[in-house]
Amino acid sequence: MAYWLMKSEPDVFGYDDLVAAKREGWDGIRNYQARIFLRAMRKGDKAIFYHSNATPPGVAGVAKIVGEAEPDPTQFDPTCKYFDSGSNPDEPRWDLVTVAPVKKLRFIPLDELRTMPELAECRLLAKGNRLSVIPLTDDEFEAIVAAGNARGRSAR
DNA sequence: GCCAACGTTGGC
DNA sequence: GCCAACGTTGGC
Repeated sequence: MAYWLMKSEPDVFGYDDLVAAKREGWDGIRNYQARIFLRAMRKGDKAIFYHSNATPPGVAGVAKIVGEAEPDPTQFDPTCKYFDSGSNPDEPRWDLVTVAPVKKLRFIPLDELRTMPELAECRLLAKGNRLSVIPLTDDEFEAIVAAGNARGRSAR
C-alpha cells in the first residue's frame, strides 16, 4: 500500500466536507507531476488530507483512495474554472481519483509539522513546494497519524 | 495584500 | 532550445 498527502483548501472543500460527502471525486488537478502521482494511486492507498491556504494550514484527517484515476470531466466544461480547451476528449489530459474519509485527526498545524523529525525530508515542508499531491513514506505517514491521534501540545 | 517559488506559454 | 512574461500556489 502506498501513502500520499493531498492538499485541499478548506474554504472550498475541507475534511468535514469529505465526511459529509462520504466520497468525492478529487478534480481540478492540472499539473503533470501531480498527474503522475494520481495515476499511481491504487484503491486502498491512504492519504493525509491537508488544509492549504488556511489559517492556520495543517493536517485535518486521513482519507483513502476508493476510485483510481479516470478522466476528470471538469476539463471539458467551458463554464468550469478547470476547463482545458487543449484537452482532447479522445485522449483526456487530466484525471481525477475518488477519495473517502477514514478518520478525522486532531488538527496538526504546519508549525507543528515542521518540528517533527520524521518529516524533515518531506516535500510538504520543502521551500517553494506547490505540488497538490505528494507521496509519503510509511514512516512519514505513521508519524503524522500518531501525532494526530495524540493529544495536542496546545490542547487541554 | 504581498511576495517567493514554480510551471507554462509563446516569441524568437 | 532559450528565456522573458505571465499565471498560480500557498505561506505569512
